[in-house]
Amino acid sequence: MAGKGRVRLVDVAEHAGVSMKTVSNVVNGYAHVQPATRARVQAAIDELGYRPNLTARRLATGRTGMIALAMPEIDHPYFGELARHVAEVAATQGYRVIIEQTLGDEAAERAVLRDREAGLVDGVIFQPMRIATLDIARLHRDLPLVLLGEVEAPVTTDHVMIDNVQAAADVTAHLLAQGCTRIGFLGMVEGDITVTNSRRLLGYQEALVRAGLPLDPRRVLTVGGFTSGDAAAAVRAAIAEGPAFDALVCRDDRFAVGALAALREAGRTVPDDVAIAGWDDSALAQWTWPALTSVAPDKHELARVAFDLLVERMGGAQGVGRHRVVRHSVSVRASTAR
Amino acid sequence: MAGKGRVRLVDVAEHAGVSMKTVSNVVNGYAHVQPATRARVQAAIDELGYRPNLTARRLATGRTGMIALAMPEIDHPYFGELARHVAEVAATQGYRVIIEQTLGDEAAERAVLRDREAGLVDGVIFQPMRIATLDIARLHRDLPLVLLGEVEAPVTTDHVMIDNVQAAADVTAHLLAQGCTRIGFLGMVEGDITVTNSRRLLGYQEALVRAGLPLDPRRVLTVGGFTSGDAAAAVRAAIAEGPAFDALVCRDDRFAVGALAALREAGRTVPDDVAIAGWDDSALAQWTWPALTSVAPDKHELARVAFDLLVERMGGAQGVGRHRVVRHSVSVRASTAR
DNA sequence: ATGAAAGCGCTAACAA
DNA sequence: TTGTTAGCGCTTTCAT
Repeated sequence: MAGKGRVRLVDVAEHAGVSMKTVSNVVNGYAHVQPATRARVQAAIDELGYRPNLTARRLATGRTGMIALAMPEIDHPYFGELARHVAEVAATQGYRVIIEQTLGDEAAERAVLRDREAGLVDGVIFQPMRIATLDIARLHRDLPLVLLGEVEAPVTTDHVMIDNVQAAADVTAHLLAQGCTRIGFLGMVEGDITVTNSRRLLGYQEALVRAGLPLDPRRVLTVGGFTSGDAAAAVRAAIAEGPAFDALVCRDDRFAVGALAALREAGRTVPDDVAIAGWDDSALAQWTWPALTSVAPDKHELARVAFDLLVERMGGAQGVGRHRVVRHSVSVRASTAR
Repeated sequence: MAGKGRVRLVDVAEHAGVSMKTVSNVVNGYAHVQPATRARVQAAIDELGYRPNLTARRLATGRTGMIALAMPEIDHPYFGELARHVAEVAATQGYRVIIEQTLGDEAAERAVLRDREAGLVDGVIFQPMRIATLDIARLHRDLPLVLLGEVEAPVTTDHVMIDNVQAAADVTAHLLAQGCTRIGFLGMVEGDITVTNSRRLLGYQEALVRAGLPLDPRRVLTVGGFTSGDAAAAVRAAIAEGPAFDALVCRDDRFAVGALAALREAGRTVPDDVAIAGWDDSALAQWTWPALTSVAPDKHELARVAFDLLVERMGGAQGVGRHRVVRHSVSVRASTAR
């Protein structure tokens, strides 16, 4: 029962008959240590089972070697995959990732930017949902920060996104190419203050206009929440009372999955009666029935670029905010194949 | 450009004209402080924008207020949901959770138990996949640890699980009640050394025997990996060459989803030709077509019990390992409704 | 109720 | 190449 962290650097030093500095040199792989000394120290380390106390090291160096990844939900397919990529990218440079779940709670989002990260992490990658960008500028002080997702970022803050307008236009154009003419948008979310939705809606509208098609506002469905069930309810309501549509551009794959279920219930066939396109290209997209066409952000690239920007900030870079756009594609599957 | 953590306790003390101790008392909500003093200190804190340095606090107190949750994959639906529950439960007691992804890598799993956690977290909740239980006993030293999942835990280590034998028997019995008689098991995974699979297989077999049905080893499918695609391939192969089956008990929902796709491809109807039951009752289960019957571990309870055990260990409890079994149920949906 | 000072375990100048 | 020592910012006895 040695007790966690019981063996200290000084214990090893005594045991090996050298100074703390020498032990520290060995532990940190400093080159200029006599082989004999190194061996003796290493033996003492092994014998005593020494592990450096990371907290103490942090206090001394001012570095934690950790970054925080803050996002709305850890169990959302997209965010889960993104987290995996960020963790992998960060690991290549020796960083660990703390995942912080905000659950779309504004207080939690503020906390991300304030005291909670004080000295805990060296930087933060943050996908906000509720917090306004001006608040971000005001709150984030000097904590290195990179924003994810399409926010109206203040100029002092880096951020990484895909071109949501273009991507929405791309997927809508794909639907048009399949012969769809009454394309709906699912959907605007009540209470969602991010510009993500409006950007996607804009791209969808641009593609329609470009094709010479009318914009029917009744084909833009409003959804009461962020779950598949909320989306299904919206589609059910639209079927009951709304105008006919022969395709739906969905805000994300979870909405698309809800749409598939609602259409099936109503006896509509996908893609023949209604083509369905999702967004995120999450792992589940290829296993729905029919398999889901989906906008595919390059998640790995998103993670890599965000981390690289953050590393620069953590290294002290002080310039204005950089805005990086990462490429996307449309993964075409059966749900839109006519 | 105040610099992160630039304002220190001593700065606040000076500004307010009191000692560090008094500021510390205010920051930590110590009761015996004169209201006037408290107000003055609080004003200084607000004015200077002071945030306590958590690393320094940790070094002084020896507590980090964080626990690690180590599991194979963060983007697996089950683990994502579990992580969410653990984070929620931990937050109620002021703990934060670091999520550690092992990707089923043995070295990563060893690291979880060793130096990586030195001083980083107060305890670890760990779902191992590759590491043998004896190694766990040898490596974990004095780090408070709770194991998740059905491992042959050494007596010194706490662990929490559901009764996999019983759950497999339950879902198999449900299938029998639906009139299925040629029930298969999908599947044994090559290279999986955990006992999870064998426990589930055992429950499946027990239920068949209890019903007086023969055990046909050819109905136990072997899968080459952990993805839906691997499962789909196994089902395809079984359809091509294996014996007929009218139901499949699947190792998890991802396997079940792969089975649905493979059966559809082959022109088999679910549930009429083949009933499908998954495992984990993840969010996607209700959105597949047909909706998936699935074994439902009580994930919240799993998280709660694991965290409670861990809290006791972090408080210094030294007894032998406790083994806790959490309740499960079977969420019945269309994929088994005949 | 508040202050003074000794650590917590490590790193990093600065010396030797 | 190795040793000495002064911090890192906080908590926490022990005084007052």
